[in-house]
Amino acid sequence: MPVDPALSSLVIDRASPVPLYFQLAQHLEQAIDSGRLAPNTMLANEIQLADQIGLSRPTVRRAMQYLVDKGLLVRRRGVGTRVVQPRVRRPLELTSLYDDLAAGGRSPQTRVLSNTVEPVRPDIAEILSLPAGTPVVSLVRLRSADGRPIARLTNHLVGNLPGLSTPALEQHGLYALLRGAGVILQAAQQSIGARTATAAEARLLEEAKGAALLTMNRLTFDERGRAVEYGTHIYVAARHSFELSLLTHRGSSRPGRT
Amino acid sequence: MPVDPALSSLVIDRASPVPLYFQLAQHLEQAIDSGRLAPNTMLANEIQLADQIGLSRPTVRRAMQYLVDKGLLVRRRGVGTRVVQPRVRRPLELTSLYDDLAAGGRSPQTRVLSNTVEPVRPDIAEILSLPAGTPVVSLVRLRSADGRPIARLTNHLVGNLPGLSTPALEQHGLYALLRGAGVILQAAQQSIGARTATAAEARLLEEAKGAALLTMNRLTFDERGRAVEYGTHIYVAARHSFELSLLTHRGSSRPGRT
DNA sequence: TAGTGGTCTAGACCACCGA
DNA sequence: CGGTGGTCTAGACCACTAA
Repeated sequence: MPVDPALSSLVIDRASPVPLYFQLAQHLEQAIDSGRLAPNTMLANEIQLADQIGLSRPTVRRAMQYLVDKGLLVRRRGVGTRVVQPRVRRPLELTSLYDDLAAGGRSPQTRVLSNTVEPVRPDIAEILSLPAGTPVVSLVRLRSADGRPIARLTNHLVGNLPGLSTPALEQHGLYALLRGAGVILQAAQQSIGARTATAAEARLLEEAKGAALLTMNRLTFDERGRAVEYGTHIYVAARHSFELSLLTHRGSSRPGRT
Repeated sequence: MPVDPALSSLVIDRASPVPLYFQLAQHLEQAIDSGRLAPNTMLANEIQLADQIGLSRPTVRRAMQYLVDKGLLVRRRGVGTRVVQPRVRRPLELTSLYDDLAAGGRSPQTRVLSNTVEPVRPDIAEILSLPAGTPVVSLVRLRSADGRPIARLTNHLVGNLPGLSTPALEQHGLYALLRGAGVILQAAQQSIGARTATAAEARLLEEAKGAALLTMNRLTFDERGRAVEYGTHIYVAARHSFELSLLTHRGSSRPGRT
């Protein structure tokens, strides 16, 4: 029974506000990312692990379940827990294009083309479940990376949101600003499609007329289930795609098909 | 503190192989779906609930956490648990075009254009982590709905899979056949992009040359984390889009500011 | 058969929220 | 302040897997 070397440096800080299971999970995740825990490695069983670390079994289980949900571990009853084959890590739940680009080291830039407060358009009012005529913030931004346009982002935002100044929007992603304003994003519905570029869109995005565009519409909800934001975005298909990692839901839901 | 009427009919069967927390979760989910638990309803607190039902608090918590993950409940410390606003229910983890179309009443049809077993192509071998020359099943299917082509589906499958006869493939979705063959799909990685149609693709899909296509590549894994299938698909953008429901990952509720 | 993860219990203390 | 959910513990029994 090898003592996992990846755990040798683990110290749980019981005084920290960070939950113990989360400290363990982060430590394991880092060990996997760094390669100290190689793919296909078998972990020690829960009892031993709990004993080594000085945590109870339920706490260790919670950390492992978190990593299973995240797709880093695979567990089989009667067998054990193994590190999963490494794949491109793309959690991608509620992401922002800005953050994705920044994380990829691609130095994103934003130009605000329009930033107004106006009575909501009827079609948007219906989508956001707002009374007709409610004022909303309407934004149009051009997102570039490495000096080339990638996307035109159009957003409609509910409520009186401070901090959405044009300079701020050119420095940060919209979702980061919303979080800074105390808005908690909880869920979203997206629709991804495609079409060809009009002449005006092609000009803006420095593409040829008729070039392929990815379209993405996203309706975002806060923690109380209220619609917060609706966006209709177009992306230059030659320079952007959407990456998704999907897990079969734990519990009942059937594995998928195609 | 009203006793939730939705729980009046709840009987937990301790002899059942179905976990107790899951029995409770399903009961609550059904109550929410049927409207007996209306949106915004406040549930009794965990202790009372556990007491009423005759379960321990951790078990009740597990059922509730399951429904929170599923987006049906929202919990706030110091406040309580509420039923979330109803949204379009679209779990959509590992979805199947065939099932989506069938569920929409659109009578999907499949024509198998090619169904062969051959040594794997080098590029596919790398993606599937297979030794060079391993035989794989290669499929090309044309999926139509309402008499019009929607997508060309190209798949490469690992292993000796019985039941993938051309007639079977024209009657059922691929994932349904895999499940029938005992394959357990556990996770997938997808990439969604767009491009314009070549002349041959346009002819096959009954579109104009240069029409917008959605592209989707999907790598699917079984419950042991082994790559099982790789698909490269193209969809007529005018007739298909991808719908996604996203939830903020539970783990992101970690302490500390963003 | 021995060992694994899956489930369940009955406590406990704490951080946060609203009145 | 009282009440809520968030976390944690130390046991227990069971179902499944592999040898």
